[in-house]
Amino acid sequence: MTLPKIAIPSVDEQIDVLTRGVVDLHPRELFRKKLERSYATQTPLVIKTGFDPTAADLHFGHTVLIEKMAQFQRLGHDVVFLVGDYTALIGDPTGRNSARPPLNEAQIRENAATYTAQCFKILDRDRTRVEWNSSWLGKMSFNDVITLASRYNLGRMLERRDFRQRFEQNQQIALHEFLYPLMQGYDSVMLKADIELGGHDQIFNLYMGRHLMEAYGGMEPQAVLTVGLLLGLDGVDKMSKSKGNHIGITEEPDDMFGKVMSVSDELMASWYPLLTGKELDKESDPLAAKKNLARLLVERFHSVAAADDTFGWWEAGRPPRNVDEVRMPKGPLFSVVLKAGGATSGSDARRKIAQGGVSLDGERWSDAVKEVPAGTYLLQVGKKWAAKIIVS
RNA sequence: GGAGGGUUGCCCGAGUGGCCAAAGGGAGCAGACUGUAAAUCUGCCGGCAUUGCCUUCGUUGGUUCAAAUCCAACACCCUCCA
Repeated sequence: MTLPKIAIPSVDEQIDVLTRGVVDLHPRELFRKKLERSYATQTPLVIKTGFDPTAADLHFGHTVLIEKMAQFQRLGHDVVFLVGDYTALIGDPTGRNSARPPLNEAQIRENAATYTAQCFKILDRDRTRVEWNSSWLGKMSFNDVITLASRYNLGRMLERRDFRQRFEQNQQIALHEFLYPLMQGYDSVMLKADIELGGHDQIFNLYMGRHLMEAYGGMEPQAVLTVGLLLGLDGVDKMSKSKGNHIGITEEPDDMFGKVMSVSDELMASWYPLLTGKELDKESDPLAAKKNLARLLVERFHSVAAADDTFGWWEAGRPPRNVDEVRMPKGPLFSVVLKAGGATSGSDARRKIAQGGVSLDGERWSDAVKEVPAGTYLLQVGKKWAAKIIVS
């Protein structure tokens, strides 16, 4: 595959961008050396990032890494989106205290398809090389596997924290789980990766790539670069779908904007550099910075027009959108609210009325059984919901 | 194969015969406040109903004036032993 050429800018310029939001960068000198060589010869570096095709829906937490890939891409490098379809047959044991259930091939295909599709909201599709590691791992013979396994030893394998803990606690470690890091490392050999990107929790696997590249015929090892983990909406745990503290990149603009705005100033400050690649000016007004961030994210995952629209809606005090028109016969207020769709049941409608959440044409009504006379009204329930009702 | 523990409202979880539509927490909803859908505070949080009624505690059946609570069978989950 030949990529459209982009002029590779100077090393200092690149390092300035590429080291933002980075947790580990090892070895620094090698990283620099690779960039220098690349600049001098105007040859793109091979940037490897592996993805387990397990999660089908991407959220902001995933995008930190993908954004880093995009930065490399914009600087003219050869970004490889490596689908770990073969490694997924084992399941990454990272951070686990038990073996993962393997995925079947159909699931893997499907997940990978939605995954890559969503990635191209950030990455440039034409400049991204998608590779599947089954294309080499699936062809290895038992001999090849023995050779691969001989390049590492048990003692070092057990240096990995999760393996060591499970070993010390007499928990089962299936032998094939040891193959996972080896396979992932071997991917680097096959891709001749210059730099591998990953989440900080992947550090062991990334180093394995370095080790194997040297062990297989003395290649120059890759440099490894990891990005920070994005905290979830709760500000406590890592963002994850299972914790329900995530913002999905396919969420509607209003929701996306609103969720970002709901985050505490402190959390926003930690998100800012990870999501924008820019430092947050300590002096700046946190509200303005947050609006700016929210807007930028809507723009990134939707469009400038959507961002403008949502921003306008927010600034106008979030008036209800899509006000439906509903016709109905006369009746007591609670039944009008129910028929209009402003409550889930009669009891719910009564509750909302009793609590002062219901108004007609801006006037609060508090008697649930009072009959609504014929006419046309704007019915509001709470702050976010409204309907135009025609009572006859 | 053997022994034991569990199944409660959207989720977690208390409740071992009447005072239980069922404690408490979370989520959610309404209101107040606020730069914010954050934080905080107040109220609500099964359904029907203009004072009252009806259905809920894994499933089915039984005991009782009365059961989420006792008994039986069944289903699913978990732990320990082998």
